[in-house]
Amino acid sequence: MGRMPCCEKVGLKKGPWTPDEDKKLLDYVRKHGHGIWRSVPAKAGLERCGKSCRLRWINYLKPDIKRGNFSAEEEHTIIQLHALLGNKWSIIAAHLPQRTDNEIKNYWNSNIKKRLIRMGLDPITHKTIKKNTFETSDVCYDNPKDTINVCHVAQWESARHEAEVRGSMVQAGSGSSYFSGLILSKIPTQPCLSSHSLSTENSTAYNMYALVLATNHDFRLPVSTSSIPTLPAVSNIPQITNTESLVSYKVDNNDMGASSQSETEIEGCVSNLQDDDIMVAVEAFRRTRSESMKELFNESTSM
DNA sequence: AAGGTGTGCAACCGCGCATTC
DNA sequence: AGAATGCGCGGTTGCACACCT
Repeated sequence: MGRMPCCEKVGLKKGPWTPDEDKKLLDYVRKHGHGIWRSVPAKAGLERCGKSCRLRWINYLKPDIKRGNFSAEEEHTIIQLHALLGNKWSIIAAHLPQRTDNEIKNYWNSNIKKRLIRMGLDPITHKTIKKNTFETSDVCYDNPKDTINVCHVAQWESARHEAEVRGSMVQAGSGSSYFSGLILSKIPTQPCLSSHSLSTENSTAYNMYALVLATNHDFRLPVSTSSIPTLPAVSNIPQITNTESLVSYKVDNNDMGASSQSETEIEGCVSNLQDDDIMVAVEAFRRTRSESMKELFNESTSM
């Protein structure tokens, strides 16, 4: 049995919306809210599909939508997030206040994508394109240095998946994505080789744990302070030490933001982190989370 | 001036997921 | 449990306009 159509399409208008239609939809939603979109057209006196009404509202009529040219900062954010998440336009849009996924997608396809190609970068992988073959140049095992790079690319992919999951969580959550945006905005578009010592990595990983906890909007999800390794504070990077109190504060107050003092502390810490620090931290976070999952899995199978 | 081509973007379509019954 | 339903997402289409020949 096939899927039922979203609405009775016979006699319904398609194509560009007229100012009159916009007014009808706007007036109706302002007065009654959209409710079930399927029923909106009849109630608002529109000969449109409910889906079409929803799209029109989300992309154009919603009062808090910013239209017009993208700023350099917005463009930079889009490129960074696309490198991390791929074509997850809705998640990217969640990090750009007042911009819609459709608008970002269009801007990417008509503008940024072409510019990346002109610059010799693959718009999908964000890697350089081989001049003669147009193949991406990420696999070359002859040189040990290249092997390290390949390994780093794989780590980057893992980190990207982690970010994607986090992005979904942010989207599913009900609150602000401010801190997540702050972290994501610090993650470079390309993996880079790091010369950090293990001690620095440990410390930065700890910071990342704290930041992830601080940005985790739903503490029922499997990220807990118990999974934070005990690590020595041996870095010039300041360490967030009051994660527990931060978490309890947020839970107790059922609030998306921590105390203003904690906010300042986190924001300052994130701002001070360098790209290499973030890379190392994301990888350390991924590795330890993976180990935690293995432990959990072993526990559950041995029961 | 007219036809062809390229570009930007609003809107549509189909699918997957979540929820409801 | 599974069918029906609604919503949201990403890919694609098609139109209007600008630019080129």
